[in-house]
This record gives sequence, C-alpha cells and structure tokens, in this order.
Amino acid sequence: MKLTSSYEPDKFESDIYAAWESSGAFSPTDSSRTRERAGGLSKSDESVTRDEYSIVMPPPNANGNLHIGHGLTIALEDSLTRYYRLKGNNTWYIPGADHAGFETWVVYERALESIGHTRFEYTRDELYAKVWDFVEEQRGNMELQVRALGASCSWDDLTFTLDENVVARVYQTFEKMWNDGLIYRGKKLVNYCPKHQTAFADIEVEHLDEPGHLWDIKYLLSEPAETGNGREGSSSAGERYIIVSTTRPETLFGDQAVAVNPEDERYKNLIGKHVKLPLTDREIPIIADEHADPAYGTGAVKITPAHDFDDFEVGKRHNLENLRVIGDDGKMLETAGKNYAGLTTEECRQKVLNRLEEQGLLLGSHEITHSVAHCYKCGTTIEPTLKDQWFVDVETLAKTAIEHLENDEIKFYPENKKQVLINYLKGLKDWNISRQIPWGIPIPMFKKQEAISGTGKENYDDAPDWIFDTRTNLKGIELGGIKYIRDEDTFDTWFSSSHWPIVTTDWTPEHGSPFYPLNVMETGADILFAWVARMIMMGLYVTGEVPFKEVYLHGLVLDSHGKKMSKSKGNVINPLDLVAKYGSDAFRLGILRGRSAGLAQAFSEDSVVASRNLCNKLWNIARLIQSWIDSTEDTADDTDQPNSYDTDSMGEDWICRELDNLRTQIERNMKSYRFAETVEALYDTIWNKYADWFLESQKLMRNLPLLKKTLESLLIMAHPFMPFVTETIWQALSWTSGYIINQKWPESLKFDAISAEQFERLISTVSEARKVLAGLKDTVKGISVGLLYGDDALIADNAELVKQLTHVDYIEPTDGTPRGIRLALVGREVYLDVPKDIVKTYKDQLTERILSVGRELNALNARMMNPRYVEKAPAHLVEETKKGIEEKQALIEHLKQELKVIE
RNA sequence: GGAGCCUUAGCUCAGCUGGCUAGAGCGUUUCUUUGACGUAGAAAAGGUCAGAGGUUCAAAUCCUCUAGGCUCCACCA
Repeated sequence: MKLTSSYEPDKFESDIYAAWESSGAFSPTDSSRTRERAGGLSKSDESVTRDEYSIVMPPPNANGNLHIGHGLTIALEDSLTRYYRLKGNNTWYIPGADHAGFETWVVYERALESIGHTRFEYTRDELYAKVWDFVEEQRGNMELQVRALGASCSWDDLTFTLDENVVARVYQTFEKMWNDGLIYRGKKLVNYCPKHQTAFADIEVEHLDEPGHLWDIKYLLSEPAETGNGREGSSSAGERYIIVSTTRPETLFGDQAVAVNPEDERYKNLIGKHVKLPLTDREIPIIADEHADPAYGTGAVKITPAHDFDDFEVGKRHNLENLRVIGDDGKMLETAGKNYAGLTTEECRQKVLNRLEEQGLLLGSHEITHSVAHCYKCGTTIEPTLKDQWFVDVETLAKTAIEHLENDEIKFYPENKKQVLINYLKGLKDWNISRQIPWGIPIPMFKKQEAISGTGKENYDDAPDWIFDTRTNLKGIELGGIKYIRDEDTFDTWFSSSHWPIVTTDWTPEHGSPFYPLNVMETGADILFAWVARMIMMGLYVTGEVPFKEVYLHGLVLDSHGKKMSKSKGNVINPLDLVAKYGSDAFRLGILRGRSAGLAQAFSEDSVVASRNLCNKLWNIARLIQSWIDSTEDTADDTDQPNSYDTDSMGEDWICRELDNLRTQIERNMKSYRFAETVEALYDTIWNKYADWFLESQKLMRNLPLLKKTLESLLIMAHPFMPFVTETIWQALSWTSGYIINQKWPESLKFDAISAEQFERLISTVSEARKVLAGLKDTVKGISVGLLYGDDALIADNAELVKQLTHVDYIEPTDGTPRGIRLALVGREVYLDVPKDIVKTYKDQLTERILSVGRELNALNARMMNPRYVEKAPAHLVEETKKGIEEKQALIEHLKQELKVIE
C-alpha cells in the first residue's frame, strides 16, 4: 500500500473496524456463549493456561446517543481491553444496551405528548409495547457510535437490560429475597413526582437550596392551661395559643399533632393539651418529641405524617393517623375540605394564607433558604406521598457489603472512594424498588383478588395476600381456585442493573463463570452510590462473591474552561464530531491525556489536535522506514531470519533501552490505571526519542532489521491507545502479517547499557552545540561553521553523526591550538569553529552560563556543607552530590578560561 | 450539618512510596521552505508549587491551621 504524506483517519477507520469484527478478534476464546456458538467445544489446551480478563461496558441507553462521558468510558475501557489482549489474556469486553426505564419513559412520554396524546389513554401493557417499538426504531445509532470509537467489544454477546436471561435472573433474585424476607410491601412515605406520577428512590431526588418562607401560625388551645408561667402566647382577648412555624401551610389539613421538644421549658406545661386546627373543626394534641428543635422557629412544629418524612417518623412513634390531603396528581383531596379540594398545592397555599390572615391567625413570615427536593428529570417539586410500594430491606445487604469492602476485596481508583462508599452504606435506608411507569421489568407479584375487591380494607402488609409468580405477561392468574391480579408496577432500573456483572458473564449458581468476578468495573464516579454500591450488594447476595476486583471511577468531563457541560449553556462537546474531524485515535488519546481517576477535569479540542498530530507523526515514522526498506529490499539478501536483529551503534542500543523503559512504564502505569502517564510516556518516546534522535541518527547508517523490530514494538505498545492508526500502518507495512490487535506484547529488547549511556552523552554534545549556534543567531549566517574536537574517542568515532545532527559544515580534530567557542560540556573538549569576531558576540551568553552553573554549584555545596546531610542521607545521594560538585567545578573552570580568551 | 476533592507556567493539567536544575500539551518569541512529517524541525522566554506554621539532613509531596473554588450526602419544620 502506498502511504500518503499525512494520515487521513476517515479513509481507514470503518474498514479496519469491520475487519477486526469479522475476524473474531473481539471475542474471547472460550466464553460460555462462544462455547455454545461453537457447538459446545471444550476448552483448548491453550486457553486453559490463559488468564481471563473481563470488563463490562456500562450499558448506554439503547435509544440514545453517546455523549462525552461515554467517549471517556470507552477510551478507558477499550485501552484496558486491548492492552490485556496483547498481554495474552483471554479478554472479554462485554457491550450492553440499557432500557433505561425512567429516562426512556420521559423521552417517550414527551414524544407522546407532542402528538397530542397522554399516557392515560392506554393500558400499561399497550404502553409497554409502544415504548418497545420506539426503542427498537432508535436502536443501532448507539451501537454505531460505540464502533466509531473503536471499542473492541464482543458484539455477539451484547446484553440488553430487558433480555430474557436478565429478567429471569432478576426474578430469581427477587424470589430469593422474597423468601428470605428481604422484600416487603410497605405503605410508606416515598419521593413522588406528581408530573411523572411515579415514586423514586432517595438517590434519584435532587435537593436544591431555594428561597422560601417560614410562616408563623397561631394554633388556639382548646382548653385553658393550668399554670400561667409557660411561654405560650395569649392575646388581649384572653385566648391562649401556641405558634407553629411551617414552610408548607397547605398541608395543615393533614396535621395530626403539634410537637414540642420534651426539654423545652417554654412548652412543658402544654404537653398533652389540645389545640384547634385552624380552618377545620378538628382538635389535635400537643406532643413531646425530640424532632422539635427548640432553637428553630418558635420551637413548636406541626406534624403532618402523610406529607413529610420527619413527621411520618414522628407519627409512627406516637401512633398518629396518616391523613393524605394531597393526591397523586399533586392536587388537594376532599380530605382538605370542600373549599380546597381540587386546588393545586400552590393555589391552596395562597388560599390558606389568606384565610389565616383574615382570621388573625397568621402572625408573620420570615424569608429563609431551605433545601427543596426536585424530580431529577423534570424539576418538579417532589411531593412526599404515602404509597404502597415494594421495599428491599437493605440492612444485611449493606452490612455484608461493608464487611467485604473493609476486608479490601475490592480495590478502588481513586482510593478514597472506598471510604466514601462505606459511609454511604452505613447510612443506607430501605430501598424503594417500585416504579409506577410502564417501561421496565414488571414486578412479579400477584395479589389475591378478594383482597382487592373485597371490603375495601386492604391489608397490604399481610404477606399471604401476595404471591410470587414469574408469569408477568398475564394480567391475572389462578392458583388453587383463587384469582390473583398482577401488581402493575415495574422495577427501579437499578434493581436489574445491579445484576449486570452476574448476567453479562453468564454466571450460574451451579457453575459460576470463569469471567466472574470481573477484573474491573469502570464507570462514572457520579454513579458510585446508585450503581456500584448496588452491584456490590447484589453480587454478594446472589453469588457470595464481590462482583469485581477493582473499580476505576472516572470523573466528570468539563468544558475547556472547567465548566460543566450542559445543553442550556451550549458548551456540550459531541465526541462523534471530534472523531469525524480528527479520527477516533486522536479523540481517545486527547481525552485520556492528563486525566486522573475520580476528578472532574476540563477537556478541549486542543488536546485532540495535539493527539492527531501524534498519529500523523507515527504515520510518517512508518512511512520513512518503509521507504528505506523499499529502496534496499530488492538488492538485499532476505534469507536472514526475519526476527533477528543486532545493535551496531550507540543510538541503536539507546533506542532499545528507551523502548524497554517505555514497556515497563506502560506496564506499571496500566496496573495502577495511570492513563495520563501512559499516554505521556508514549508521546515522549514516539516523538522526542524515536523520531527526533533515533531516526535522525539512522539517516546516516540504517539497520533495517532493527528498524523493523523497533517499529513493531512501538506500534504494538501504542495500539491500545491509538488502535486505528497502528492497525492501518501494520496493514500497510510490507513485512508484517496478521492483525496488530492479535499480536503479542513485546518482550524486552537486548542492548548494551554502556553504549546506550554513551549515546546520551552524544545527545548532550549535539544539544549544546545547537544551543550555542541558535544563540549566535544571524551572525553566523552565510559563513561556514564547523566543530573541532580534542582527544575524544566518542566524538571521533561518531564525527559524521554529530556533524549531521548539529547541521554544521565540517567536523575535524583540533590542531592542538584551541580555536572558536568551547562548548560547556563536562569532560569533553569540543569547539565551535567560528571567526574571532563572532566569538566575541558569545560573551554575554557565556557570562550568563557561568552564573547559572555557579548557582547550581552553590546549591550542591550548601547541601554538602550540612554535616547532617552527609551523615543521614542515603550514601548514593551523597555520592551523586559529590560528583556533581566536581563536574560543575570543572565546567565553571573552563568556562571562565574561555571568557578570559574572549577578553 | 457531615464528607470528599482541588489550588503547580498565560490556559488545561502531570509530578506514584519526600531526594538530580519542578515537567507535558496548547499558547508566545526567534530561526529553518535539506527529498518522513509545516499536523514539521531547531532553540528560547515563562513558576516565591494559594498563604502561614510544623516534622525532616531534605517538603510541590507528610501533618496542622487559614483563604479561595468544586462536588456529594443529609429530614432542617
């Protein structure tokens, strides 16, 4: 293949991806599913000795598009996958698609509303079918985008969160939990969105600080107090009252008590008395409860158990009735009284305040800032609502998880997230898993029909009324002559997602799975609680083992100014746009560059551009080497062993050493998930070492076998991070075969360490010469400049190379009398041969140089002057310092002499 | 109220268990149109490592406090 002068990713990427995919490179050699596909073949001898490496893709929404977070996730996961594949692991990167229950439902409901329909026109089952079609239409987009990002995942094993095996596993777990008594039906106060008409788990609620009002309302005592020394108020008319503070006057119709703190002296004598509930005929008691904070408001608080989480707890402690006054639609119920029923909470609040004002019961209001719960999707204020819901008792699940975490069975990157997770689990409350949306896995519970249509006295907590059955395709079933009706609710998506490592690896109770636990769970730090925590609890509950050995959490990707990306701000970066513009590799390298675990970090197109340039550099490296091969191959005797190489020069030993360093650096960094440093090391080696020094030095004398060998090594090591360009090159090179994706990770290269070190000295000689030359600027323009060297075998042996690299016109030994500018090199006598008048212009540069070396020398001397340093610091450091002082002294000495010569 | 994170060059960030002259990319300046690459090559400027204490022979790194910023959790009526 003829290589063009610059790399054009769009010409190659899709073909390369298709070739990988059809070659079967993405599939593990022996997953249970590949076994199945291959007709139940047993493990080959080779695969037995290989280590499994498994990683799952956090399933993107089946009907969505990928965003920048997915771009990062795939860059991270695919780099790991490809790296371990090259290392020889039996690697399985499992892709997925999420039905994303609520998320998708919101999108669908919006679409439905935009064509003038509402969910209420259809049955649950009809809606489920409709959303299924909706998702089916959209599917494929996401998968194409994952391919464009180069994910080497095993597509045959793609798991959709509504696949049969997923549902079956979820039902088995649910049944086990039901039998173990971990599932219960509870009438509890839940977070409820009146717009979407569904309940949420605590974690799905967004708390925002908002300005609000705290109103003081007079509740009149319905009987006279016995003593007059209380701090309760009394009006001129002689009536006695207590003042409660509330932010939600409209809920007063549901009040069941007024609570005061038992320690609060002001109200002690009122405990047990009753007050008349304003705007109603009811009387409610004054009770003592710790919940009332004497320092807040008036210290007296109204208790509305059906509409406030704290009050609900207070109500339970005091056996208060839960009276609902707000309905599922967010409007006031009949229980609020004829005048208020049907009003929205906002309207009702205003009306209540007006009435209280008229009756002289409203004593004032304070402006406050308080935290208000919102639906994380539509922003509607969450209405704590009394609902019958399915709950998971998380106590033992959380406790078990904490034990395994404290036992260090899962390693976290970043480390501190482990403790954060443990803290969360310690305070975890029971998990509401019912959702009142049609799009999701139906909860497999059926209720006795007579319990529903009977007396109206429903006993939801009575387990025998409910039975577990997996026939959720049916509305009702009959068992032993009794009819049961299915609960219409669906599971919280996290309930099924928490099974992800179990279902994707085909784990079974009988055989487990060689791929379970996963080697690593890579996902966003923002879903540590929602997902990671639940996978750990569920994994332990179902399998007895933690679901993954390591967790890598990536942070939020921010825009180039460090601001959160959002549609409203218009600063959203679409990863696929960048892929189209610069190529997949450039995007992946660009987003990995400088990124560390867990941190929210900025990202900009600049780093993608820089990465695109690196791809182009690598491309041209290959192009140069191929052109050398092409120009000599036909004359060369190619019967040598293809893989044998020798190092014939210092530069060759040096590059072997550097490539070997790169290999160990990548290995070390990948082990600890240091992607930023891996990318940095690659960039440095490819560009600053391989291209700038090694290839430059090879222009003089080419070692073709070594060039081939080192280029192969470099390409393989770069492949996990820049898969497309490395494969494209691999395919274009004349001597390589197969796919690079299937190659073996390089072994260490052999080299002579002393010779490699010598090349380093050559580099500093050349650099010094270049520096002085650049400093002389145009004074040397047009004149012939050369290098003269003293009795120096290193320079003598490599004279041509030094001449070439410094771009001087000649190089020769000195004739004994120093001439020109002596370079500031330790133990090396090299002169830049320029006319005397030009030497003079070097004076300033030289003076500055003497001063700077002097400063360095002083710093070293100061260190050695400290007797405690010599005494306590490691010997090799002291030795180094001594050597440094000697070298710098010698250097300064000859620079000073040089200065004298100039003057 | 609790917890976690961040503060290093103009910008975005590395700097792992404390130890050479604190690094990279982008940007800036100067030079180079030599046949791999101008998406390039060569060179340069630019940092009191937020501030103050402490531990240590030695601190960007460990500890304490202060200031500023970000995020998460939590029932503040």
